[in-house]
Amino acid sequence: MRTRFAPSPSGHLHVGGARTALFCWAYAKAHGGSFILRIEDTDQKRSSDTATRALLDDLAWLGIRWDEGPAHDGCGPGEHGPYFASQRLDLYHRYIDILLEQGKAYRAFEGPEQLEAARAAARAQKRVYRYDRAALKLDRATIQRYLDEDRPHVVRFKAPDEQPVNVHDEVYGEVTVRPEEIDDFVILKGDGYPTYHFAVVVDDELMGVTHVIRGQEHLYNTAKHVLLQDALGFRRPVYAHLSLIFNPDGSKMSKRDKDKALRNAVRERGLERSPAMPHSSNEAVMSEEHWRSWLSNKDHPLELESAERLALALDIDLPEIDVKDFRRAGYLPEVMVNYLALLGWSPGGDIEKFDQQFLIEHFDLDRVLKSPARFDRDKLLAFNLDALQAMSTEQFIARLRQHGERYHPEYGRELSDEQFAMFAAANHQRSKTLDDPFRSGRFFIMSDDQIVYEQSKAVHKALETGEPNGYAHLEAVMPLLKELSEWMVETLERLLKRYADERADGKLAKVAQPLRIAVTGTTVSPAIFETLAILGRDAVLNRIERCLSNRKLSSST
RNA sequence: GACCCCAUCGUCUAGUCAGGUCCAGGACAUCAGGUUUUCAUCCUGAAAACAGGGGUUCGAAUCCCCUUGGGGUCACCA
Repeated sequence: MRTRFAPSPSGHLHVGGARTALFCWAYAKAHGGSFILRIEDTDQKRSSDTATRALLDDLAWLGIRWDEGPAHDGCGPGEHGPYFASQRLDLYHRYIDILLEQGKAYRAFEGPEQLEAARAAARAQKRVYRYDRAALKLDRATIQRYLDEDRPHVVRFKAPDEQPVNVHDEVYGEVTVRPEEIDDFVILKGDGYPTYHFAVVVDDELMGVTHVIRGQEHLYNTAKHVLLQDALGFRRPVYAHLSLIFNPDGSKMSKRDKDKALRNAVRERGLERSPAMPHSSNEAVMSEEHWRSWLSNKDHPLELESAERLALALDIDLPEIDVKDFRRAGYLPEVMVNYLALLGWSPGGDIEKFDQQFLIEHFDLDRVLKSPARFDRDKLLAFNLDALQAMSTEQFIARLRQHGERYHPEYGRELSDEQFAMFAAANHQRSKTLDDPFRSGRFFIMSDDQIVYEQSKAVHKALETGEPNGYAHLEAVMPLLKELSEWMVETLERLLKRYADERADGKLAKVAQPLRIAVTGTTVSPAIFETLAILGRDAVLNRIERCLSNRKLSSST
């Protein structure tokens, strides 16, 4: 039993691809088989090494480990390599030649523009476009002459035009494709690379793939693959197609969504040229040339890096669709796996929280749903919160440290190990993601004079109302804090609670809020005792003093 | 447009294949209370669906047909 995941390395792994990979992996593991990763880089224009590495990293992060495939992080390689389509060109050509010799395929010399024109004409006449087989009518001498002239050409498969193709799909059941719906599709491109259809059929055969599990967008292509298998005398693997994953608005979730969001923003604002980088000189996000070529061609999305810079400059949030986005946003890989598995599959009953082990014990194709599922960010977030809370504090500290090292290294520089551990622990029960503490805790790593006091109702209320008001409380606790013998959570708690009992009718909030504002600038932070303990006595006293002098400043103006 | 696929609370789904135990269960979101030093948590409770119409049957969320709605595919992309 062998399954494979065959992505094209055109960017980061997106959630749809991740789910496909997960199901392929789970199915193989559930049935004691092997899971193969094969990089289908047959599109030279869209593939890149960086993208491949990113893809491998994403998969590894999710804990989806392949038995065979590119060597990476302890996974792969295997006996059936190479696992990059681009390194298997001679293999494809061998089979192309066989088809050519047997008259099951033929060379065609039309250029892309010519074909596009023919398609447009068909569309205008509301006809269904099919390749007209003009090249098939070329006589031998002409073909030879074209070949001698080195004319660019493709190889097309001669699709039978009598028999319908029947395919059994494990999820969708019997699928019949009528012969007139399959024209003589291209199997070898002008650049000498095979198309996906051809590569996949050859590779699946040579790698002994027995079960093909992939996205529903391939359901119809299966007929082409079956035809190719028959022509080549190959086995026919078991097929299972997975329903699509939708955005919350019901549209198909696609890796193009980020590009779409950017194009929309640019159009809405009527931007003629590239905006400047934020907080920098007048340096533009993109060169004028780059900008124009991007806008002029919808089929060429911006590379991730430029896309992210542009999003920053436009101050818009790019939709999270790549595994990488969720990683950076602080979701746990095991939560992603759990949630992804629930999209289009369910173990039945009321079970919905489970780990990879459970998945490989229970996953099967007969519980895969046909209907598409929307990706529900809220539910994912809730799962993430639950998983975070279920961890021991030690685990949480370790995970947070890992995340911080990768995405917020400044915390590691500014906080001692001990401080970081306290910072993590203080945030444990109130964080929904591993990123939350870093985003809300900037004041922990700011120098005292960088604290900016927020101008808001809540701040005003805590500081300036009541009798005595917040400032007065600050002035009163300051000497107590100064004299506190040991600066730690327990002693701070005892001190402040006693203070509240004696001076604020037992209402801790009367002191806690002014203190919180004084040390953070805002009304939100982890529990006040922890916050003060992490900051340390010097910083706390400095900040209180600064807050008090700030009052004098604002009252005199 | 042609061909095909899908259809249970707002969302993910259980139940559908082997019709009765389902005036439909769980989770997320929502709403109302409560706990709390802020935020977030946490606790309790509520509201919320078988798309519509026809059959078949003693009986249908479950089987059949039609309508409606949603989606996919029609590349020298995968």
